[in-house]
Amino acid sequence: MAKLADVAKLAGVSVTTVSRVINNYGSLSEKTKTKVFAAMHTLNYQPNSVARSLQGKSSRLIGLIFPGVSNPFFGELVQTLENKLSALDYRVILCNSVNNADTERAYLRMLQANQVAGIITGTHNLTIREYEHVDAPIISFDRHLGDNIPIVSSDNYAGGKLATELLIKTGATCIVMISGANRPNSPTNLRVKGYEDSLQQADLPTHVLELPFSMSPTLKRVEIRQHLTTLKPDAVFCSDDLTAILVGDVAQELGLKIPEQLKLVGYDGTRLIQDYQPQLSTVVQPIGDLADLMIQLLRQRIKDNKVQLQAQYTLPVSLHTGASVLATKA
Amino acid sequence: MAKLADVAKLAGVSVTTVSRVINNYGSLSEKTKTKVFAAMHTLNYQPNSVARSLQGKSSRLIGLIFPGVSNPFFGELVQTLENKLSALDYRVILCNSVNNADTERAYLRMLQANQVAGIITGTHNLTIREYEHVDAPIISFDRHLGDNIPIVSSDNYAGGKLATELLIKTGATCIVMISGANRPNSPTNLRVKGYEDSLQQADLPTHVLELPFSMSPTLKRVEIRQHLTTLKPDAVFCSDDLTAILVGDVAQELGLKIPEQLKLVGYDGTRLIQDYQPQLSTVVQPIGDLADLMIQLLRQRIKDNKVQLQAQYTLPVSLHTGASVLATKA
DNA sequence: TTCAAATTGTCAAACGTTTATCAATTTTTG
DNA sequence: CAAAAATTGATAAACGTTTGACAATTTGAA
Repeated sequence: MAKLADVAKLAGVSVTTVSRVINNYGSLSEKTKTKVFAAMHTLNYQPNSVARSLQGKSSRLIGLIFPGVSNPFFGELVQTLENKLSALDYRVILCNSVNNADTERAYLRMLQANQVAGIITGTHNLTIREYEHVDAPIISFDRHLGDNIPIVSSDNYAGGKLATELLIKTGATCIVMISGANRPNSPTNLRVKGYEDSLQQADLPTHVLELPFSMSPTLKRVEIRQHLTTLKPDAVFCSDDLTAILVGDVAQELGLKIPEQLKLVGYDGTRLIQDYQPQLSTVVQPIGDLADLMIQLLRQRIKDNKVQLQAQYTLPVSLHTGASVLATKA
Repeated sequence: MAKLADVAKLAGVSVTTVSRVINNYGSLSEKTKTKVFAAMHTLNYQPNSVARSLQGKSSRLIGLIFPGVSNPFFGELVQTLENKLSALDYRVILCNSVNNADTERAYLRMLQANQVAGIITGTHNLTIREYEHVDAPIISFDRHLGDNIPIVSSDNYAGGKLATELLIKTGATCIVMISGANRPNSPTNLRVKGYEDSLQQADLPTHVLELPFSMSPTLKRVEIRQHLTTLKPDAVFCSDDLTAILVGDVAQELGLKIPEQLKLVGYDGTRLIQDYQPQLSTVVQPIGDLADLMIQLLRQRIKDNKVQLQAQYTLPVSLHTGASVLATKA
């Protein structure tokens, strides 16, 4: 790899001049600029960002800590973030916390050692107060990490109400909600709250089934089957689309017609689900807007770490209505 | 962030000694070691990897270039790679090439500027000969990039045969294959070859429908519907699972019973598909083994860039058989 | 032509770490 | 107790870049 000195030699100028061209400061004639650019081009020169970053310039590295990209929702969110960040000339260090606190701690240390310019995190571990001592700016997705760390999320409460009210409106009276495990900081708690409030308003009973995020799909099927057969609900609202797919499957195995005998609403509304399970009604999180906002806030903090930001930013959700709720023309 | 000198001062030793402890060379008494470790601990010291990497140590950064993690297959592959790499104390820079040659070029430059220790790439662009001039070791997934760049893939030809023979064995006689666009270097070409050879051996006609990777699912549905209605095949083999889901959907819309009237086999066999579409028969790529092998080869090259490796490594695929091919006990 | 402004160069320090060299000190061993 | 061995320290150079200070040169304008 060519270095600054090589470019200077080829262009017949000093390293200072080349640096002035690259960093665009001091006074420079057009002639030298073109000479230098030409030399950079023929040598295929690329400033060594390690050296720059050691010297004090921004590394332009952003750490992304999420449970894992194999989950469609996080996969789409991470991909969207990466696309937008890379368009802004940032690079992404990917960290799959797999919802393990130790892993997450190790990632935080590592990111600091690598001098990242900022961090966006969306893991759902609790009690990680280590975030308070990180000097890089942090933006959190959907989870409280500390008083000075802004939370960006979509409107989980409204999402819960939206889904539940849709089910009520279409005639359901026994509506089960399947949520992840009820953990202190989990964003799904608000979805449950929305569900409960809607049902209470309509004078209908609530039935919440908690299936931990980490539970295997096979076990989830067993649990779902049991609840469908014993409780015989006429609607199920799941706090994620994948679980909703399982419910749909089990219902079919039980010979329950959807939506006639069982209405179904999921949550997240990824592109994948909308494209490949369009019949599934679901609450759609605005992934693009969420990514834009997180990046915008992070850049503000990168520019000025002391800038005052809101504690919480909430973006609206929307509803995708498919045949899992309303019978279509056969 | 504490630096080496701070640790030295706190431990009451010289920076040389601290560095000797960290890098484990020279002779050291247990006593000083413990003193230094204690100081590192109380200061929460973490060596600045930017400085280390500038000095000449490995950055321990690995660049991952893939079309995008929102596709379940690549999502799972990337997540698996990241998990295994991070267990080996490597960090991952994520690059979503979105199958765009310019983007990919830019990523390559960027990765070099960041002094990555190695690169694993799995994009399907053609003619990127720039890979030849990269000094970091490269391992390619499923695609030819240059004479000295090993290709790791699963056995696409065997996969094509496996799927086709399964369909023949279960009585299909008019088997359509839906593949991605036929591009020079695409791994799916071998799957098509396996399909064609199997059918030729069985004296059955071949029907290949090419639907570009980038085509929207909605358009794909239209194409699929047209082919199902005009050709009236009794089986479809798709070169990826997502397309197979579309075929299943369209078949249901057309009132075709699966597998009685239409048998269906997909390709990739991600965890996601096996968990959430278990009825879909599919050719399973060994994602874990692929990741292990790629990492193992990359580490060999990192240790010794001149080490001779095979041009091609092929891992066996397996078959997941679900109800989309064989009717189960109702 | 002359002086000011603009341009370019030289030199050096800094970022945090590694590592070599050589010297100084401490510990061990016979 | 002396000599050998082990341990530790002081110093400096190096990685590639940025940037400030200041000097030297060129250019342009009056």
